Amino acid sequence: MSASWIDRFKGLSQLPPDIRDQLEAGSQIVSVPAGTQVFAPGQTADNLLLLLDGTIRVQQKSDTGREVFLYRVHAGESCVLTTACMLAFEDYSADGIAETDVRAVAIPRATFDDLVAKSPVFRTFVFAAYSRRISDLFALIDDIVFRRMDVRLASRLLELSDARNVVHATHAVLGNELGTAREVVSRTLSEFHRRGWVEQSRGEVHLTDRAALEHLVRSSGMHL
Amino acid sequence: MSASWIDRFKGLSQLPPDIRDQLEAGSQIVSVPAGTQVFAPGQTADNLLLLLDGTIRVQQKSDTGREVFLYRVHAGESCVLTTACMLAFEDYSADGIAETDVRAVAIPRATFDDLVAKSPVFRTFVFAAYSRRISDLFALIDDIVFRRMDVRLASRLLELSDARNVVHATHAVLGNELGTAREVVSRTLSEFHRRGWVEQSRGEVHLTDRAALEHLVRSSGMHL
DNA sequence: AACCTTTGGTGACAAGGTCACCAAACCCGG
DNA sequence: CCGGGTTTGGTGACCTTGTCACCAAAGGTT
Repeated sequence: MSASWIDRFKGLSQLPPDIRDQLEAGSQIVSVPAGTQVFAPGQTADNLLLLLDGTIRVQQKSDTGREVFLYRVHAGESCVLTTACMLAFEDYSADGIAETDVRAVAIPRATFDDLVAKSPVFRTFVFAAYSRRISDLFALIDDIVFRRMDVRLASRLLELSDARNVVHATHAVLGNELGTAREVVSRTLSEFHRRGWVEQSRGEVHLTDRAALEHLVRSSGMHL
Repeated sequence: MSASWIDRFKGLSQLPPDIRDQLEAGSQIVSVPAGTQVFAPGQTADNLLLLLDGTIRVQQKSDTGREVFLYRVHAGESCVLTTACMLAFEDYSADGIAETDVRAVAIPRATFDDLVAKSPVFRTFVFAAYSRRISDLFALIDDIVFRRMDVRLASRLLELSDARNVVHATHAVLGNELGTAREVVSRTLSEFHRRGWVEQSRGEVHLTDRAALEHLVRSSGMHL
């Protein structure tokens, strides 16, 4: 534990010593179990979270009751979009749920505001994080509007697969991630199976031909 | 011209005198004709624009060559999302085009950065603007994923109609705004016409029954 | 008037979302 | 190990939307 958590965040490692101290003193490491709602609409965000371990899933509840997956925050990233609402005292319209057990640094509003004022490096860190998230949102919109479901599913499967090329997710979960219906996922996966690209079993998908999936993704405009 | 432009922006009117002076001195009023590309991907944003008159349309060019409409910046609002890239020195992936002749205040990066550091009021202004834009993006995603085209079209027609209940836009333009095909707009408008809600003529749509359109929008989840 | 461009209309089809319903796999208490 | 409930996945019918190919009408230009 000799190395500070600060060095886990690329943009922060250049902070001058006094700011580092203030950041460490003015923040606190928190742990939350999987499934916890980290922030929710109608609830003012009081902390900026910097993820040390685990992932947080950010989604929006639709007026119609359903949910859209927006993005996922990984270790080393931050829930920076909530800060807009921290400082503007507005409600955040999306909710965040810990997908796994999560360890994170919580920076309270006062500390955050103070650091943004004092430190150009911190400011750049914050705005860079914004920039990345917003680009992600743009890419998401692009995806939804223009890319075919099979391509998006293939892409997501590749992204979610573990070292053994297995994706642990039900069809319903995958549908939810892509903002589509479970039936569509089932049908598309059947098609992938027919082509010999995947094997299926309850609650998981085994990718038997990553190359083919990658080719499908690549063959129609690229996105990670 | 006795009143400063600053008072046209709600969040800025409370700025303390010294900051006001700095803001006025460190920025500049610019005019650009309709059709100008105000910012583009691959081009670093050097100024934050605060719109005094006119509108700017922000869209993203897809990998596949097509365009998605993202949002529109009106007088009294700012192109704040570009600032993320200003400070982070990253490229912005969307492009902005002046839809009308535009007058705007251009705040250069240095001034912007300085003001964010010095003034809590300015900081709040910036983050509030962020918050609003991001909420809009979330709402857009929600719309695209869950709402029917007829509802979205009705909603957009109401939004774009002038004092005489006329929308000046071709089907192609409307399709582009909604991220759908011209044909779909044509078909849907025919249906609206059949129901007696609109009259059509080349390049414009006359809303003859706003109430009916509003009812359609209201009847399936609301969004302005 | 002859021609071109822009705009809008249409039919056929493919992709995707919705609904209703069923079947297989799994889970758990007894 | 059995039996019932729950979760997960599969399927067909149907509707909406996106795509393609093409045409027709309106406007503008020379």
